Amino acid sequence: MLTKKKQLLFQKQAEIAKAIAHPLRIAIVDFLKDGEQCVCDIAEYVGSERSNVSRHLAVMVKAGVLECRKEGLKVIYKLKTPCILDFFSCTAECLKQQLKDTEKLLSAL
Amino acid sequence: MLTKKKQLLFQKQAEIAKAIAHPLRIAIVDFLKDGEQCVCDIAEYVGSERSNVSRHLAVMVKAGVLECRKEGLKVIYKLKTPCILDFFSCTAECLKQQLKDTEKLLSAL
DNA sequence: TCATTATGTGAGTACATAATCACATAGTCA
DNA sequence: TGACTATGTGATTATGTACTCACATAATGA
Repeated sequence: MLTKKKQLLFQKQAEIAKAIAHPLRIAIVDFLKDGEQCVCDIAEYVGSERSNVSRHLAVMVKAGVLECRKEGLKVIYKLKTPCILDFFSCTAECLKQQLKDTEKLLSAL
Repeated sequence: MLTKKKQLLFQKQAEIAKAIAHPLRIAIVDFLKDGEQCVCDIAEYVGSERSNVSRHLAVMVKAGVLECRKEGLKVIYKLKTPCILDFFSCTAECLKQQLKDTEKLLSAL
């Protein structure tokens, strides 16, 4: 049976997972892997309204995935825990596996 | 600007992230890290209704995180892409980092 | 001070998700 | 066959999330 301690840990982990579980937020993380960026450049890159992007960024900051600092008028965001990028290689493996499964199915025709 | 190809990739990646972005589903993945299990044992471990657990399992199978096979009356689930466990060490790092930040704040009092 | 620019936020709407209950399905064994 | 067990699914309800628009805030520089 699940301990209270573990339940709390899983809760926290789920929050971090939720923070990146959105196409736009994945795009943002991918954009930031090469260095920090301001909101306006992020918004232009992902092709969405600034207010919307701002909200997504706030979610990721709250979860501890990103951090930000002010620089004049701009607010600059960057990855706080770059290990989050490792997740991408895992998803790549998942997708490759799915492709293999589909190939197997097709070859059985 | 985001290419169509990348948008599709990010969509797929977000689906995988979503599939584990829930405390109960994290608990299930954690439970399965030591080996395959049937629905009834999973349900008992996480302490939720079987029908609910069944639905969560279906979501993770659809995303390619888990796979299952029938064995008599039981359906046995296991991790399909164990690299998903790497995500856990990253969340641990995120949480440690958050702890450090809080300590810093407190020491400034 | 005023206009401008970058960012964040409140409110409303639309949509997605989770949990529950009752029921359906499928396999097992007497 | 009929009772039993494990699992999955339809319908419903409650809750959470994403997006948009209008507006608020904050920093800059003429």
